[in-house]
Amino acid sequence: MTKKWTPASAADGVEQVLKILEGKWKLVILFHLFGGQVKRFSELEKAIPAITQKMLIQQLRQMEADGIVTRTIYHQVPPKVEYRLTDWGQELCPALDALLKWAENKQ
Amino acid sequence: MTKKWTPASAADGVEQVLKILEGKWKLVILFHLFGGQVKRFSELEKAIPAITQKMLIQQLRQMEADGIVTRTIYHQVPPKVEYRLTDWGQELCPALDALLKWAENKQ
DNA sequence: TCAAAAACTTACTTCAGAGTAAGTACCCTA
DNA sequence: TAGGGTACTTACTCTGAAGTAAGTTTTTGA
Repeated sequence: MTKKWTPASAADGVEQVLKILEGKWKLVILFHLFGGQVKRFSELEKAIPAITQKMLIQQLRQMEADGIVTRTIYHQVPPKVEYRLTDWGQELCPALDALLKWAENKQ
Repeated sequence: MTKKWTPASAADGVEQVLKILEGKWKLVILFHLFGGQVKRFSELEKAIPAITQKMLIQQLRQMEADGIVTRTIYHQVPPKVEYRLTDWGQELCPALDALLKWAENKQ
């Protein structure tokens, strides 16, 4: 059974999703982790040269709180922390693809 | 043929789409126009009580510039202006649906 | 002649998200 | 005992999107 949407409630639902994607750097991070990739903090830093440490952490923490990213800490010296997508996070891929396809279709 | 995406270029592509959706009121407006609906400025005002005239115009103008909304002026007094989605704008519906479905799937 | 209706404009203020730059904790090794 | 590597924190400033509130244009009808 499909939900009944009003313009307001549908807009609200999509807005919740956009909030998850909306940080300045979340999409780049996301696309670096798609396909089951696992990356250290420092690897993401190198992969996204323009990002600052503050921003990288901030975005990762929000993505973790939103349930699309997982954080794994290894208690070593120097420390090691790995980031990967949750299953749910991975499933964003086809949805974002739909947006890309739409954009390509501009008449 | 499918494009070759790097993390950066794919993120960039999606970002372009998000910019089209990202204004504070664009999604609500969009969902009020989906399905071929045609609305006057004043009808949108009434349908979205919290919006101000300034914001409504601003968002509509941006959506027009982005090519998802069409503006039709009737030279009457008092004036009449109608807004509707372009074909391309209509096609956003399934893509946004994919996002809604994804959101419902949260484990 | 003056109000009324619709669709805007304009000037000003507010605030959250982003950037800058520096500092912290931990332990190992030379 | 000093420096190096990794993963963060913190304090501050800056900017642009959004909100507020009032004004503008046009012609018709009382």
